[in-house]
Amino acid sequence: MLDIKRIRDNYTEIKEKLSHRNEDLGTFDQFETLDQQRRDLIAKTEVLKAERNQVSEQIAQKKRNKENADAEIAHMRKVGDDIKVMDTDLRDVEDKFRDMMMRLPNIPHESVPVGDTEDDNVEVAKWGDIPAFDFEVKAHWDLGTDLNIIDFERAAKTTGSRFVFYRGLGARLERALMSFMMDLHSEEHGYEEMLPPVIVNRDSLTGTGQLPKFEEDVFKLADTDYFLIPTAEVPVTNFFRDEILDDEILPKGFSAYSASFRSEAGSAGRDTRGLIRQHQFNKVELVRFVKPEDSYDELEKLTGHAEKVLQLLGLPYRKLKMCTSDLGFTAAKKYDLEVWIPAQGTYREISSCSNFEDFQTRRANIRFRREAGAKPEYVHTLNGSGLAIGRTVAALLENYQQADGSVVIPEVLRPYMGGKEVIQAPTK
RNA sequence: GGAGGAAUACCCAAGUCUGGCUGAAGGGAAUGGUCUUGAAAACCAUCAGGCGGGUUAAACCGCGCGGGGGUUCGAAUCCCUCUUCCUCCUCCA
Repeated sequence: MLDIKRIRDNYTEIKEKLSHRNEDLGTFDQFETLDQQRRDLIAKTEVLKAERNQVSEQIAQKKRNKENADAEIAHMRKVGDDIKVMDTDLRDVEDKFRDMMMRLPNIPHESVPVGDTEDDNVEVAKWGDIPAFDFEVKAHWDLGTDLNIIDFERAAKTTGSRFVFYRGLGARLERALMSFMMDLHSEEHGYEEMLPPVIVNRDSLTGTGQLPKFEEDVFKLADTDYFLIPTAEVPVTNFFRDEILDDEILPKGFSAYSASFRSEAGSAGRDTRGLIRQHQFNKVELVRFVKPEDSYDELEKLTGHAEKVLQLLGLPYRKLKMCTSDLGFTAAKKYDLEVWIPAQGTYREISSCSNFEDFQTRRANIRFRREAGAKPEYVHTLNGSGLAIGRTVAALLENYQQADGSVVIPEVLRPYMGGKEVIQAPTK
């Protein structure tokens, strides 16, 4: 959520900034009207409430003295009714106002390039050499199927499309990647390891910004107010919801491994084959809680942590600074890391690293105090994938494939793979 | 799933039956001070924080006794509902 006072003071400027985003601004035009109505009603009801408090005190006094207070009581009955009516009006206005505010996207940071399409994203770095193959490369779904380590067909049978079984060394590879990434982040990058619930409530999804606007993107459990998490960002960021943190714990980083679930509404027909777009996938997510003045340095740091995973795995990638229209709803600034996918001859997103500034913490009410007695301030939050594991498997299989259809295991993963160096096609 | 019990400020805890100087007793912790060579102990003092309205800033006002509704002139106190925790039974990885 945005700072109401800031909008009040800079309405035109903020409206202009938001207009560069690829987002519907809803009823933002009504901001000034609703804001004014709201404040008027608050002022009016509070005058009456002050009177009620005062006169109730007098009534109490009279009652204690066994005096008659019928006149006051009659008068207060009227005041009470008026308050009730105004409170109802106020509630309506506040609901409207709040809903409007909750549907407004974050304001892009000044360093974010203005743009209308993904072509306006700026490549800021490129790492690794694109592998040259002297044979025809296979797509990861063919590699995985032929190696008997990935099974889409049976997953379609047991569940449906966009689900997958990993088996044998495929399952082992997924687990190895998870351990490798988690170890790297906790041992080298200073994150505290976390294993969160994969089901959250409505407040949590509202806190991180998925709700109220994007309810169709998440899976909801029937007859409950529970949702499957689309990313571990949701439970981990909400870990500190409604808390005032001690400034000594900042910056604080959590790395969380979890399954993520996405309905992929609106993506029908896209990436229908393979591991790129699944309803369920595993991901290591990095979440950081930092002081406002540090958050842009922290974004570089966080992105570096994700990049480190790709580098150690020897996967070629590029780093994009996302333009205003490609920021997503919640980010003020975002980098995407895209990994090379040989069979597609292109880079595909494997990590997204964002600075939300105080956008999420205003919603989730997460603050900190600089010192005892100081006014609480909103913390800044950041997060990034470090990395999406399914897409990492896809990239590994394709980039490390050999002419005979086998796949070499990157050295850093071998300790996690029982020393194995190659995934071979089954002999039988 | 069944039957009970509980939720009060940083912590513990009175008040709830019998609604009204309780904007919340009393402890503890914390902070400041006296004393002491220093510390401890003792003693004194301070100790809702927060949110919202308002203001140049204040003053001032409103809301807060788990959350949300309701009854009432008035609710920590009565009613409804939700959440969480505890005990017992049942079930279970």
